[in-house]
Amino acid sequence: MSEPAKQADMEDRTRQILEVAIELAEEGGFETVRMRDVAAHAGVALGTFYKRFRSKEDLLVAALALAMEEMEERMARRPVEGASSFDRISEYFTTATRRFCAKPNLARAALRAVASGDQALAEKVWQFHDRTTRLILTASLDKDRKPTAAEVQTSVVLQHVWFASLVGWSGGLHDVERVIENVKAAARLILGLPVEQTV
Amino acid sequence: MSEPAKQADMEDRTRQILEVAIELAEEGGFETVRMRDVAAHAGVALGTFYKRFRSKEDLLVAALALAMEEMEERMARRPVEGASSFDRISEYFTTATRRFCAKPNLARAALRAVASGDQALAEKVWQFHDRTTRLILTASLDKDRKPTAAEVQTSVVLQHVWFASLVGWSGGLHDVERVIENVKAAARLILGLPVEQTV
DNA sequence: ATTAAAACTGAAACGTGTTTCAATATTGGC
DNA sequence: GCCAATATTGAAACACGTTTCAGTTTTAAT
Repeated sequence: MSEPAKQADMEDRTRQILEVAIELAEEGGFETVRMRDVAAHAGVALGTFYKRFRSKEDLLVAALALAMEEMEERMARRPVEGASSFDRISEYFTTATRRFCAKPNLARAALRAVASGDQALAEKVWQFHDRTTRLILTASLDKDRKPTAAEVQTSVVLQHVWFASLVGWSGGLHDVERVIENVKAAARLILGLPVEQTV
Repeated sequence: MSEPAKQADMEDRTRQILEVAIELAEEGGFETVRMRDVAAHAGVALGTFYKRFRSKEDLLVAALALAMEEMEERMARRPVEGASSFDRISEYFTTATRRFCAKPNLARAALRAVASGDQALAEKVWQFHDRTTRLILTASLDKDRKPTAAEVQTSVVLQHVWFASLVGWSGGLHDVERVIENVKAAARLILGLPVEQTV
């Protein structure tokens, strides 16, 4: 006889699976998140697992969505507070990057999932993109006013630079600080600030 | 070690493998490039195949390097010839994007390989990054002069936007024309040109 | 021509993502 | 409380990337 688990609410179960996946991903990255292990640790059969998540990538994108929520909460609690737009953008990306990369194995696994190009994930990846754009916009505008087209485009560009740099970091092309520097350099160029030399 | 760097100095067998891989990738993308099939069609045993390429990602990054060479040759033959820096950048990215995405399955497969985050590919991915930066710089400068730090940084930003947008295209987030528009919008922002509305 | 080293082959094996399915619970309506 | 619909389980199976290896062929120096 197994555990009672009467309150096996679907949400609870899904969250439990997700937590196990995150734990395994933090431990050893993408390959360490073995579906059999995730299911076993979460106490469900493989078939049940695959009813919640369509694939390994789907699972890791869900983990990313969770991290996104934490970032949104943090930003709501402690908004960035630089004097200039550049300062706020800088602070936002510094925080976001350091936090994201603080769990490197999980971060790499999630990046691999979003970058997989799996069309079945399009909707979720787009949501991630959209929410990130909103966070960047909120950080860069001092008041809660409607952003101009240029400001929206700037946010999108910075997000693209951020993403591409993170992929580079993930692949061992450079370190975390360089990710931050790349985004800051992009912001300086767009905002017309003096260029800093980079190595 | 004789890594397959260029088609010219690539041993027949390695080139044959690569051609088969490209053919299969064009046909059905990443999943259709089955290692057993590649080896069989190329007329080699699996073990021999794995002596040339460390992994499926390695194989597809080699395919990308080949595409890069073709682009370099084309740019040497027919350099972009717009009047302004923006025009030349526009033309370069329009050409590069259309050509790259003309074989969508191959393109997606190659993107997935570069974005996999496989540390064993760092050197080759970095070379790809470097050569792309050079192509963009060559296109954006009218004369063959030494680029300023701002120009180099601009090239890198545009490349990042291009890459991230291509990943988005690969994942079904938007179409090819949007990739081009994203890069052009970034270029306008950096060069201080009037912003165009985007959908 | 001989022969040692290197490369190649064919086939099997392993790990892991994903699917399938019959048997067994669980649930919600009556 | 009963029953049909639905969900879950456990286990096996399948596909494919990757590794391994004993036997065979090719290569190159003498």
